[in-house]
Amino acid sequence: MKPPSEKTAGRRSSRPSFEPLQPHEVELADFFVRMAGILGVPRSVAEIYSLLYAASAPLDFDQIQGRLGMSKGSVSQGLKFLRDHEMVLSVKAKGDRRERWQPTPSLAASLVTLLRSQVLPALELAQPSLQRVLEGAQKKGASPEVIERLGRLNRWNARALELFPLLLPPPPGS
Amino acid sequence: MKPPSEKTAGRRSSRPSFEPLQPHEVELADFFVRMAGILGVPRSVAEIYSLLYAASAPLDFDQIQGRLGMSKGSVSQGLKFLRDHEMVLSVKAKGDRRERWQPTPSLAASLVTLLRSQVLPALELAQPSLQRVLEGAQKKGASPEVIERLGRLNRWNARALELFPLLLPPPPGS
DNA sequence: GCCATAGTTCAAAAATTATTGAAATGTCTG
DNA sequence: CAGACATTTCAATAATTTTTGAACTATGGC
Repeated sequence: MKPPSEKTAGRRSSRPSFEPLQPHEVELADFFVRMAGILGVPRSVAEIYSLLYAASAPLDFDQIQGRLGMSKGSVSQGLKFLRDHEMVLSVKAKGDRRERWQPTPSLAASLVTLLRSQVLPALELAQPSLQRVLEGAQKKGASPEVIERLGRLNRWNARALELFPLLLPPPPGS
Repeated sequence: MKPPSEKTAGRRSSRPSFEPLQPHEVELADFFVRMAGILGVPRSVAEIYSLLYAASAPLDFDQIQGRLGMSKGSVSQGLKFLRDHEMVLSVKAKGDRRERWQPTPSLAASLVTLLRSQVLPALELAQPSLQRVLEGAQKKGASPEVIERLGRLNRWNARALELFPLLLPPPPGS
């Protein structure tokens, strides 16, 4: 598999080197990085996803690391993030030790998973808290306007919490 | 400039001190800070909005600074952000020099403005870029699968760009 | 079991983003 | 229009987030 003499062409510190990114791959990465930014997803994660998205075949760990020129740690954490959000999946050819990664078929579904994981916990956490805030304000004798605002906020949150799962249903495997 | 003796009960460096936050105000701030975090809005901005949201009457600059214990710079920038996104508006009592701030009536509308400002520019920027990426991939003879993926991404972006203004129409004053 | 390979962990370093505050810039008011 | 007051600006600092890499763990093949 590997040339016995020179390992994987590995330079000094374990960072395999591969063909640098093509211009169109760079431009796609820019796109994904910007979009990811809006959702607070780190650059390295977006770059990995982008690379897989534009790849004609699944890529393994070393190929990802090599072509993006990033550290093992980042690749590992990035793939973990993408796995956790069901944005990539691995195929393993039989008799092959390493995993090879490709994007999940539906980007739409991936985004849903991502949004769910960010928004749902926040909504759930908020519910009892907002309740208490409203009570606190009432007890303190806040103005009717404030009471009205806080009540509206409560109802909104409740409705969002109830609607969200309908709009973005959880994937079967969770 | 600085109080030789003592002005608004100001401590050392020009920071007026006011009544500290009530428990329910703190809890509401936590909520807004968390939600803002999802959209990448800084804590200080969320705190200001939260304070105004729970306030029975509009607050002026010094009250905001004092009750939140933050710097003048942060209050100024925070209010600018909120103003720019039409999340607060100022009322000025006649014969009064300072502005007094309150949240815009509709939180929903505020969120729309915020989302627009984040997402629309990204979508617009992406359009020509994605076009080029697709062409680049075609020229490079990428696999049919990749071409299909990139084509889908293009159509998505175009559709989003076209739908977004319908879903979240720009406010009259812009 | 043992070695080699594949991937993970996590503390430290680097990069990014937010906040501060002192100086600058208005702008009302007398 | 002068001077006080309200707000903005922005370079410096602080806080936070991301990335790195070396040590560690896990797994498969012999």
